[in-house]
Amino acid sequence: MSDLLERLRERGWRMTSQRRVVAEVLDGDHVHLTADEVHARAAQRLPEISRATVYNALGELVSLGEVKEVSTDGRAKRYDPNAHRPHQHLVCSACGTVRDVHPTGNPLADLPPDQRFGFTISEAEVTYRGLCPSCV
Amino acid sequence: MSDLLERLRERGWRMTSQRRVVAEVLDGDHVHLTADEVHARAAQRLPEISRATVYNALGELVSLGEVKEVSTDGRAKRYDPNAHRPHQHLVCSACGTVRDVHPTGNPLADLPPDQRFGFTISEAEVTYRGLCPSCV
DNA sequence: ATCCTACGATGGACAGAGTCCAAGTCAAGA
DNA sequence: TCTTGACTTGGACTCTGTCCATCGTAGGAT
Ligand SMILES: [Mn+2]
Ligand SMILES: [Mn+2]
Ligand SMILES: [Zn+2]
Ligand SMILES: [Zn+2]
Repeated sequence: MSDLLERLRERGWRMTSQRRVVAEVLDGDHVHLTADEVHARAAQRLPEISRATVYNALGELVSLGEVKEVSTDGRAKRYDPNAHRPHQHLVCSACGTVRDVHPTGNPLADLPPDQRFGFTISEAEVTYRGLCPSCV
Repeated sequence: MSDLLERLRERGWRMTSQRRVVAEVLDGDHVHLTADEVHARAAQRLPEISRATVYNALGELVSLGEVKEVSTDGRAKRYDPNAHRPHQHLVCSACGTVRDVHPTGNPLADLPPDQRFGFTISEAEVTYRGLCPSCV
C-alpha cells in the first residue's frame, strides 16, 4: 500500500507540499496517529504547516476512503491508513497503544434479526481492551 | 434495577440532593444520555445544580460500576445505567440514537491466541452502525 | 515560459466537551 | 446542636476540532 501518493494523484487530488507530507506521514507503517501527532511529524519536514491544513487533509483522505477514523476512547480521534483491509482494534487500557487485529468470524452474524430493530446495519466495529505486554 | 439509590446508600455514598437527582435521572428509562443531557434533566428538578457536580457524580457512578461510559463517536460520551447486564450497542449513523443489543456468541472467542499479541484482554466492545428505521 | 484563477493554506477566533480549583456549604456522626 | 471532612459551585482553563477571511499557488490555458 505504499503508492498512496500515486493513487491520490490519479484520483485528481491536487497535490500541494502540505498534502504530500501529510500523506507521507500516514503512508507506510500501520500506525494510528492523532491529528496533532500527524501535524507534529509533518511539521518536521514542513515547519510552517498549520493544524487546520492537517485537519483538512485528513478529512479529505477519510472521504476518499484512503484513511479511516478510529475513536477508541473519548479522546482525540486516530487516523488509520490501513483502510483497505478490514480489521479490528486491540487497545491497551493503560498506555493507549492501538494494534490491528483480524478476528475470525463476522460479528454481524452474531446479531439475529430480532436484535436489529429495523436498522439497516452497515458495519460492526469491535474494540478489544486490555493490558499490553509492557503494561501488565 | 430501580433501587439504584438504595444500593448507593448501602455502599456509603454520601447522599446529597444533587447526587440524588443525577441518580434519579439515570434510573429512569432514558438511557445513553450525554453529561449535558443529564445536567439539563437534573436542572429541571434542581435548577442550580452545576455541570461540575454532574461530571463528578457521573464519574463516581462509573467508578462504582453502576454506570458505564459509552463513546460511540468522537462526540460527547454517553452514560449508560444498564451496567449490570452485558450488552452491545446499535448506533444510527444519521441521528445518533443508541440502542442496547444482545448478540449471540462471545466476541472474545473470535480472537485467536496468535492475534492477542501478549495482551491480557478484559473485554470486547462491539458497535453496530447503520440507519435506524426513521432515518432509512 | 508566463498568466490566470479556482482551489488550497494560513492563523486566529470560536465552539464543544471536559477538568481543575479556591471558596463556600452541608450531611451525618458525635 | 456542633463539628468537620466531604461535597458543590462558577469560572477559568485545557484539549480537540471547526470556521472564516485573506493570502498563496498548482496546474491548465495560452
Ligand atoms: Mn487499524
Ligand atoms: Mn447500553
Ligand atoms: Zn500498554
Ligand atoms: Zn436515525
